[in-house]
Amino acid sequence: MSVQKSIKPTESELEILQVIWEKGSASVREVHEALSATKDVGYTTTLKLMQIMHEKGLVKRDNTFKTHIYQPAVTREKAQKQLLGKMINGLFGGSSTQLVIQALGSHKSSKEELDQIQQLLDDLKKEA
Amino acid sequence: MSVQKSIKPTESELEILQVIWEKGSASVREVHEALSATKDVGYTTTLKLMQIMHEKGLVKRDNTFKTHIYQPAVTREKAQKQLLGKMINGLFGGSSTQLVIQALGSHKSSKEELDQIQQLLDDLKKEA
DNA sequence: ATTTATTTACGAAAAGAATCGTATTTTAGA
DNA sequence: TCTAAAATACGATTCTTTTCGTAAATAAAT
Repeated sequence: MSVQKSIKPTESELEILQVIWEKGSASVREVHEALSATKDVGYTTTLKLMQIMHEKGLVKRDNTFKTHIYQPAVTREKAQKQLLGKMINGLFGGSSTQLVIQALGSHKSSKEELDQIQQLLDDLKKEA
Repeated sequence: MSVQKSIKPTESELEILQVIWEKGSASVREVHEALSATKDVGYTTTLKLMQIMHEKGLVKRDNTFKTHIYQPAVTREKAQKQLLGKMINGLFGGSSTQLVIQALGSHKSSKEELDQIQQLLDDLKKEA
């Protein structure tokens, strides 16, 4: 197994990845449209960012057509895992449990969500 | 209740806070010593960073003596909460449950930890 | 008291991110 | 074909973060 190249999207890049993950694939315009909903940003800014992301290998690009279509080159799960690990080490003294507790405590979850977690917890207990 | 001023330590600032939280309080030299263990950085760089952090109000400072002593002005918990929230929104589509699941799944916890989480989960269920 | 070591202050450069204007390319429609 | 609209390319600017050199202040040691 090769050593995992560590990805490190910036804040803005993460916002963009967010949209692309959501849609599966997207053009600059689509991404820009989505971003515009919540923040004020110019079209070319989004474009430039996405070009940079392409250079960095964060996204793939199909330029068969006039309008380029972008796809994630990194899975959401991988990004989550990576950043989560970093956060656990950097802020929670290496304890994922601490993180879980903090996360659960500082945000009320619905019954459904609690059940879902309970389910997972049961599974983990069985394994142990 | 006043509106919470959102703290936003940078990556480097977080490393420093880390050390100060750990020790409770620390001089620039102590912090620098700690950082040097894992990365290559100049003393004045650490100093400058800590001065900036002081300006920003991230740390408090006792300059009664020649060697200034720094203390956190923000609790670790608060920083955790804040960054966690950001991560939940930025990477987990706003679902803390998703984050919990990912965190639990990608790292095996001890029985004690699982029990601890179960405890918390029971409490949350009662409230609901 | 003088020298030496330690520390802080400060400015400025280097590096990294984000922003946008303008020019060029491409395509679709008139 | 010509024109207009939509898209990309790219340089330049601004803003933030990180880095460090140099000078001044302070304290300790000789």
